[in-house]
Amino acid sequence: MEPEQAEHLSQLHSRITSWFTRNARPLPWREPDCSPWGVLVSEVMLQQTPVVRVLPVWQEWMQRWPEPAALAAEPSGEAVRAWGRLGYPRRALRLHAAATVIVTEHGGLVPDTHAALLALPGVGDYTAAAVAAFALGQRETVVDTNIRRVHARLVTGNALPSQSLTAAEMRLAVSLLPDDDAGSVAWNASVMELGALVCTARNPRCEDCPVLADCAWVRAGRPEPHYVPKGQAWHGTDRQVRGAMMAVLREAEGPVLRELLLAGPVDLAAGQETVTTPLAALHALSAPQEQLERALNGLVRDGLAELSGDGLRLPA
DNA sequence: TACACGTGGGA
DNA sequence: TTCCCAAGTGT
Repeated sequence: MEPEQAEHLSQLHSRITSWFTRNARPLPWREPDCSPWGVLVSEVMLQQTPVVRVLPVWQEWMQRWPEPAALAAEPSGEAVRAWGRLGYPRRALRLHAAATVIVTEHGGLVPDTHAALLALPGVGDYTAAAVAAFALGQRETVVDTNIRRVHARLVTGNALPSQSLTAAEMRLAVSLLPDDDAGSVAWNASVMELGALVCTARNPRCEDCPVLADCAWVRAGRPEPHYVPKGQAWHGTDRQVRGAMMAVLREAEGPVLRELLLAGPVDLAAGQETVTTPLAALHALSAPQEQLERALNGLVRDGLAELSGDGLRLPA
């Protein structure tokens, strides 16, 4: 690298990490006394899920299951129930499975290498890197949606990163990473936070950006994205039905009769149900019988629920 | 590679 | 009101 480039990179590092020290949110999993297990749980919960929704659930989990062994000792259904409404409940199942692997194969301690972390259920490339960096202080190339967006704007000059992670993006992230462990950890956390608080997907707060003067996207006149992000369908999907069924199972004490879950819309005029209960909400979807059965079978197939007699319940 | 997979709050 | 999207993973 040319001396000039090295100097420029060093300035980006100090500007962004300095901004972080002044503006970072005080999150409990960033505290020095937070265990690797606490960091792992936070990272899985934060997958596709905003910080504000994770906070209370994470606190509950740490209180109830301060170590992997405590979680592994319980039925997976308890993890799913305690997951609440965070969404993507299979993450709870995988976290429970990860705790089991940690106990059986790692002596109850969260593994301390990227490769071993990556082998855990529910831990992909991002989460393995994040835990190695943030919990273990290791030099890792952490690439999440925030970091990708900051890189896309600051360096590449695009409004948004490509739709899928490219080799070029990875090379760029590697080239920007500070050489030392501590510096790289601070950089990863800082760029991620910058993306979350300032360099946001919609309405970025460029006035508050510590590297506004260096931003290739701003310099280019803030051009529009190269593509139109395609939104996820929701209304009428299997996911909507599965979600409604899971809500019923979470609040139920015991098994819920299949006929109740598979029933068509009830006669609301009869006054037996209001849309305030999960079961009423499920019925209110008026999903076709075929879709209800497909959703139920999917939950069982995925291990989120199990048949018990003539009913369905969270895994015991 | 593309798609399935939950949820709720802000614009 | 509708749409967007938030610290991705597994198949």
